[in-house]
Amino acid sequence: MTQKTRRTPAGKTRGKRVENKEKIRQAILQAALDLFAEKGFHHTTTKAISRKAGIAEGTLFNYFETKEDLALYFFEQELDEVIAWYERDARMKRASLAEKLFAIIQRFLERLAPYEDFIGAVYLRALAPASKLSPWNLQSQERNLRYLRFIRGILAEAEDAGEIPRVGDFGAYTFGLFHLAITTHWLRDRSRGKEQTLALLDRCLKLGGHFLKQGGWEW
Amino acid sequence: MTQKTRRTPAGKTRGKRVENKEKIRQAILQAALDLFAEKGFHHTTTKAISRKAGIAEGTLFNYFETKEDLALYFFEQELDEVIAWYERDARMKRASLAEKLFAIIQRFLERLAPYEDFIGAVYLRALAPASKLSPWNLQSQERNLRYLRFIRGILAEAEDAGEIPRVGDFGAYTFGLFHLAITTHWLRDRSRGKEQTLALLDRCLKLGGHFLKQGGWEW
DNA sequence: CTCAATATATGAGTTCACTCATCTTTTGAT
DNA sequence: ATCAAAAGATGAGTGAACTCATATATTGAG
Repeated sequence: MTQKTRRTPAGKTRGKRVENKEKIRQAILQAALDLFAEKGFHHTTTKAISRKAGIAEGTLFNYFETKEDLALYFFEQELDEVIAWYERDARMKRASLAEKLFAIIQRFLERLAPYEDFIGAVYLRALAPASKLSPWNLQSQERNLRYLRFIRGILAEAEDAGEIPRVGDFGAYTFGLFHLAITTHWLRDRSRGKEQTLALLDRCLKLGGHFLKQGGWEW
Repeated sequence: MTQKTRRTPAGKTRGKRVENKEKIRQAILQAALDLFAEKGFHHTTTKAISRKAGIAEGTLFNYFETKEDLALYFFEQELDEVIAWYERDARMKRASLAEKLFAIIQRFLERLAPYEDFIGAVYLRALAPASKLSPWNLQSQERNLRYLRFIRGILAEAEDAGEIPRVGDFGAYTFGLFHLAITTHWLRDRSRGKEQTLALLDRCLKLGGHFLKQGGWEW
């Protein structure tokens, strides 16, 4: 008799467990982000996150290994958002490479703005997860790879269009480091509207484009 | 009657206080660094540091606001060391700009190597201290300025010698970001002897030199 | 030298991230 | 429908960074 939990709508074999798990995961993430944005990373306790998410404090750690992990999943989401936004925007397809890259970094910075406080606490580590000891090494690798593939794709288009010489994976990686550097600058930037960072970004990308057009890559 | 504590050897007005304070500060720093190198940053407790330094745990926090602060003073020392090493080394005076810069970054990496574990925890933050909330903002500014002046000086020599065009403060700052990026790469580098990082460093500097010689800076 | 003012040291206490033994729910086989 | 086993939730407990009220040491004035 197959009249049991087996017959979930979508045909999934497992019922309540899987469904509930995802629901809780999202609830935690949402609660955490709300609180981070409201009170900042350091002033948000895991107890408060759990309470807001409607679970016990211990449960939180069944879903995320550390409080910082929560922040990393946040970046996971941001990356998805930026990629989706890029794919969606038709104008992007026609823009020059420098314009595309400028827009991507700018979009990241815009999205991060409300969380500036806690980004200092984790963002750089997220992009540069270090030692073997680090508990979130693997997750982070995965996101980094996704990011690099995304950039790689954009560069490849420009390569194919003859806009720039072949820069390959090295090009994507270098851009990643550049992105990191810009974010660093952005964090310290006290100018109105972070205009200084945007100016630097613009300047660097033009410089880079100028350089690549000279065929300076292989020397 | 001036037969009091007034007559310290060097003619300092304040006696025991100042002297003792510096002694304790150094003891703490030394104890902390020994333990960090031995057990890593995370596995070193402030209690252990205090014990090794021969003071109460509370006292430690009279000298350094946080455990991370300790790490920042560590970088303070490293910066001094690298600057002193550079000044001392006569060969450096005659080297090309690219060689000088390569040597400087390499020296930094060499010095940091024993502390790799805890660098992931604080180094990036140290170079990129962010929000107004950050307690060590000021200290860090100070160190950063010292670093930038050091680099600025080296670039100025090359400018004066006509080796490169005028790159000014912007050049020094850009190099700082580059240094950060390289350190990031270094932290993740799993190759033997971190040779990958050294190759990247070499490649980037040659690239940069090649670029500057083309007069590409102003476009 | 004495003493009040000031600077510093102390460690018990607090807070918070994270753990773990125990209890509860879900599952799928019968 | 029952039930044993697996998955998951729970919150009291633990350890470590950091605080703070109190005790101690140093100083300089009289």
